Amino acid sequence: MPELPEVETIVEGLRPRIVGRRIESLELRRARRVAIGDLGRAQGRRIRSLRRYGKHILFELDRGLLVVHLGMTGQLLLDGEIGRHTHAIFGLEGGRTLLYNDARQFGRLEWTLRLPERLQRLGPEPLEIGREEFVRRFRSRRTMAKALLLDQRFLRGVGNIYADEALFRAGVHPRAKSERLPPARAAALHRAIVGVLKEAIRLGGSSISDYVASDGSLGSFQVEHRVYGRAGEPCVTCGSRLRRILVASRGTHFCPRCQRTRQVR
DNA sequence: ATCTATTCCTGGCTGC
DNA sequence: TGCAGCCAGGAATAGA
Repeated sequence: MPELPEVETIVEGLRPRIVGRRIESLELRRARRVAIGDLGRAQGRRIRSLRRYGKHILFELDRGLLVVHLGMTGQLLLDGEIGRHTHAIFGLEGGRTLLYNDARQFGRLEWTLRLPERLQRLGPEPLEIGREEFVRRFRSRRTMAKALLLDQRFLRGVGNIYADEALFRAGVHPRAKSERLPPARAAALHRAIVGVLKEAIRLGGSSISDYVASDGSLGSFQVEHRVYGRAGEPCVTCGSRLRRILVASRGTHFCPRCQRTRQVR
């Protein structure tokens, strides 16, 4: 599941290879669910720049914007092989091909004139927000810590893996009430988020499920996961049996001993 | 404002 | 080996 580090890896890999080129052709196959609106208007446009916006990828064109969200299993592959889950084929100037693959079709491709309203409403970038502002915003909400980290209007880019990993590293219980978390602990959470995201970016993201970079290569941060996907295994810090619970209807992995900051209502 | 359940979809897993 | 049944999960949405 591509989150901020995976999307960052894709964008950085793609940028030097596609910026400046024109989208000469666009072929959609079984893309009914994945393609939103008039995606065909991206055809003929030149890619001016490429950037990440939370978990979204923004292709800034000479007219309009191509917005890509990879959902759970979306892939953007440069010069990859067309397969049964290929939904869009962008033929680029110079002969390169950019494919959009998506097995579960939770991803979306959209052409818009400007940044959609719903994207403008998303929260700040986790790597840009300052610690004090993070603490203030976190403690001004009244919800569970995990739910807040997953809320893209609070922060854009953190998903299930990095939320669990950051909460573990900060010693915060996923069900801790945001408004009751002591400021020092909220600051530790901010530090943990920044640390875990940066480390994951350095390792090219986490390759579980279908994630690959734009050249098909795998990330390696999955070997650094301390709680995500490790329910039943011993905690790397204290040896306790890691647990998996549901928080905000999301599978949530944590150490019941190391993450005890849960606040009583 | 916050919370839960539901929907989309298919590969991968379990159990027989 | 095959097959039915179940499940995860990002984000939008409905309803409480």
